[in-house]
Amino acid sequence: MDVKILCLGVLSRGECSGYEIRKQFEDGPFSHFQEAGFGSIYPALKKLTEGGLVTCREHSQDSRPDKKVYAIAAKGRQSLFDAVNGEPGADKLRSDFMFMLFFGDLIAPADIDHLIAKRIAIHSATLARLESCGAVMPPSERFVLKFGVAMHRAALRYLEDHRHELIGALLQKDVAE
Amino acid sequence: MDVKILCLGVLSRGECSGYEIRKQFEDGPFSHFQEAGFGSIYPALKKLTEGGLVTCREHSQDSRPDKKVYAIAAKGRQSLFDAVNGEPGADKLRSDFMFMLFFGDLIAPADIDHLIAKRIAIHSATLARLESCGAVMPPSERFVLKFGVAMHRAALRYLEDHRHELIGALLQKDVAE
DNA sequence: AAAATTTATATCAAACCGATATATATCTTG
DNA sequence: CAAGATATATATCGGTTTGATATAAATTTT
Repeated sequence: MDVKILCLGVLSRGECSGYEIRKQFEDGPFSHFQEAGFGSIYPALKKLTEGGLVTCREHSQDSRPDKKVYAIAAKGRQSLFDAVNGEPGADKLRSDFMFMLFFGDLIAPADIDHLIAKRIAIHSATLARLESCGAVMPPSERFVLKFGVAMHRAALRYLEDHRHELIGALLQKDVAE
Repeated sequence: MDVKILCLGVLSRGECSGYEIRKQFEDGPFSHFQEAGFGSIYPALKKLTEGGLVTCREHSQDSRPDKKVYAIAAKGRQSLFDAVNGEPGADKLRSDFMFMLFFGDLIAPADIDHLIAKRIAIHSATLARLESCGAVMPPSERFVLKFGVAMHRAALRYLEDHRHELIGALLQKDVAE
């Protein structure tokens, strides 16, 4: 599931520019389970255009770089279909937060507490954003959205429930030394 | 938090070879929140050795490639300390599974059901593995481990609770058309 | 009026991923 | 017991991705 397929997915829901595609990975409906930046989106769109999977119209705007609007083509629809009907690769998670906490013995307890507080704020904000999507949507999309909500809620609950337990244990250890 | 830092983290807990480092990302205590393969570990160890952050002893084994055992050096310990006391980057998640489900309209309901069933099996297996770590460990490590357990349990529960709801909605839609 | 943010595309070095190559030991199964 | 599969062990390489940087103007905020 490379960035080319991700772009086809976005474009299957309506034509847009590279900039707008990136926004959908930052804020939009894909933001909680996929990532993609300019550095991978623009090359992907170039290759998709060359391969005839998408078409590109240039809206020449006066006094601004031309806006290139991409639309999915039949060949692109087929590629997307094949991809979503294939075998999914394993989820890939890389969490700096968990890595840092794992080595919590190297961090001052007050800093750990601060780290967790910030992480709680991040999950709360994401949760608020996901829950504010009141729009009517197909069952599949709603399922994925609510999956995201459930995961962020679980993270939030765990952090809130175990935060003081961890800090307490770390402080006690410091006293013992 | 690049692969060099990840390797330092593993080596801070005891010296080992590149192969053994990779195993720790596959099965071991890092597997549920970080990834790294040979293609990034070996170059990282090379750079770490060149920079004096780790040292390397070659155990020449007869009739097998020499086993290179790496150990963290003082300079490496300092780098790890700096990294875990810095600002954490945002979690990076890429989920083929959720991407495919998002486009569930392109998949036969029976296949979606199968997809979810397999995903439930994966979460169950991961959960069993994480929960079987009965060893005594520092509070920080236990916190991270239990965080992983909580997340996989939440995923499992969501999938089990909403699976039939989704399939039902998709089948009803097919009938309507 | 100045500063910051948003719209918009593009490139580039460095890092990373996945596949492949090589070689032997050990474990499993017919 | 022999064949096949899996585990041990390192390494490379092409292609992809990341993160930073460059450019430029309109719009919004201070």
